[in-house]
Amino acid sequence: VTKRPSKKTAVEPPKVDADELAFLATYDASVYARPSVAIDVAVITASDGALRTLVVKRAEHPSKGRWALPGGFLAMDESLDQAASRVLSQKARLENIYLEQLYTFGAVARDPRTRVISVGYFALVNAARFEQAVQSKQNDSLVATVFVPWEGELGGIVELLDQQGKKLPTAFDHAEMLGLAVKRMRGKLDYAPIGFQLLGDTFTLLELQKVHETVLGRAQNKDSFRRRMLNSGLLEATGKLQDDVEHRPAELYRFVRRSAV
Amino acid sequence: VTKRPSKKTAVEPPKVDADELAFLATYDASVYARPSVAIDVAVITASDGALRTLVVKRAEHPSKGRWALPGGFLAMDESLDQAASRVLSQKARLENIYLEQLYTFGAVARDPRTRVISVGYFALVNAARFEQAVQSKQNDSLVATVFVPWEGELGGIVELLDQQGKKLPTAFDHAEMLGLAVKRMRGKLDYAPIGFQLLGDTFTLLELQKVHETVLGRAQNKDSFRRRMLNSGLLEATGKLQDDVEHRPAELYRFVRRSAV
DNA sequence: AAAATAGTGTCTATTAGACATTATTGG
DNA sequence: CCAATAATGTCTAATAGACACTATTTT
Repeated sequence: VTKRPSKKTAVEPPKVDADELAFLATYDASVYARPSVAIDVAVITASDGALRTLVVKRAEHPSKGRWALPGGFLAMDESLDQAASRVLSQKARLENIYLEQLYTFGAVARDPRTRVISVGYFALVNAARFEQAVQSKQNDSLVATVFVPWEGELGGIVELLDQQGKKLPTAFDHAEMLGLAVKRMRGKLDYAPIGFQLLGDTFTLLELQKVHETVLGRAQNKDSFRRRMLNSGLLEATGKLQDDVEHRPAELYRFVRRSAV
Repeated sequence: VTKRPSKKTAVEPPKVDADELAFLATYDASVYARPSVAIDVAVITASDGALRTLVVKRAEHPSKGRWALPGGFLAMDESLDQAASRVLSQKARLENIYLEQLYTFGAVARDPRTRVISVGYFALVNAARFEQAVQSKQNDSLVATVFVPWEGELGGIVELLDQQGKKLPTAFDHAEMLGLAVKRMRGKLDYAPIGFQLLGDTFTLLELQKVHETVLGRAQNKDSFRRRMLNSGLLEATGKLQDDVEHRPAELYRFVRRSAV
């Protein structure tokens, strides 16, 4: 490998000064004009073989009438994580559920009113708690089905469907945000304990498999799925069995935090 | 994390109104008090078996005298990605290199002057271009070796060392930011074509292996590494050989974008 | 008994790691 | 020839997928 850096170029311009000036110019500008910082949270659950999320109908422009993720503006006395928790609590009536920062969206014209940077989060909750929280939802919000039109971790936008399977128009870049959340979930599912976040305290191996299949968007081999999960060290048998099924009841398992990787 | 807005009484208040009020309060606050949005870029290269990065000595408080990642404030007319490119260009004299958004840091007191949200990026560049860019660096900046005190994808902060191996004090949360960059790189290395970003246009399989070992922090099996890389479809043999080595020259390969996953 | 799912055992294909062997260059 | 690394071939261990079979519950 030949690497011969041509050390002595002819004339070096005074780079330090140029840099300083550029920096100061930018710094001053930022002092007088700061963007708004918003937080948007994709609350995701899995039920009946589909991912679902809570969306709110926008009452005002921009994106008036379109469906947006629950969100809000960052207050000066709260961290980003705290703001996401607050949004989750205020807009979705959910507390203490899995919450992870996703990506920060900052296209110049993503909100035509003013410059808005949005820090996207996603939250995972099991179907029962999601249903319960959504019971008291306002009539401007809706549970939408997340349709993922791409396979694997290809990525891209998703579509939101109402209960009749009709496509819902999405606000801002929130279809992209949700797509990124799905992509992230698919990527982490095999090595991080996030599938459990979509289930209750105890669950059967088949229920866990269904959740994985819903997130991944494809069927899983039953035998090797069982083996992988049981060998992962993340599951603990409770010794209890299902009691409300009309066939042989399966054993219930519990998620246990593993000590180390 | 429990933040009940305790608006009115213990009896369930009208939820819509409470929500609206809370939202409007937050919105109004944000109109009058907005955080500054900064961009910090970890420029990373691999050479001599170690990861290296460019850091700048802070001339002013806060973190005066400590070493910070190149950064700047977001301007109103540029996207986050554009701002990161600009910082890369202005502070590191690098253009058109791999750049990826990492994470957004928003602890309330991370900058004692004022509320600052920082969107962290990392950039990857091969050793030759890094060296060349760093030739013209200002005397308040430095190439530091990144020491990763944890294994695998455990994560955590890293340490920055000068050429004598002495630990450098780091500014703000930048040691955490760099740690996250390393963790991200380790996680993506096996399935995303990012190792190539640390190499020149052509490279031998051994050079590629060294880069992977440097990023991962552990040795790779030579045989299976070759097989994996050659089967990945990401490499194309150039037919050319090394010409400045004192042993059998290895074939040079080139990175090719794969059509689909 | 029939239906339905739970759970186990085994075979095979694939892949990674280990190791040996041959090939090719410069000194 | 020797030293050094490139490149290939083969054996083994681990793992995922496929399939068959047995087990247990309700109707």
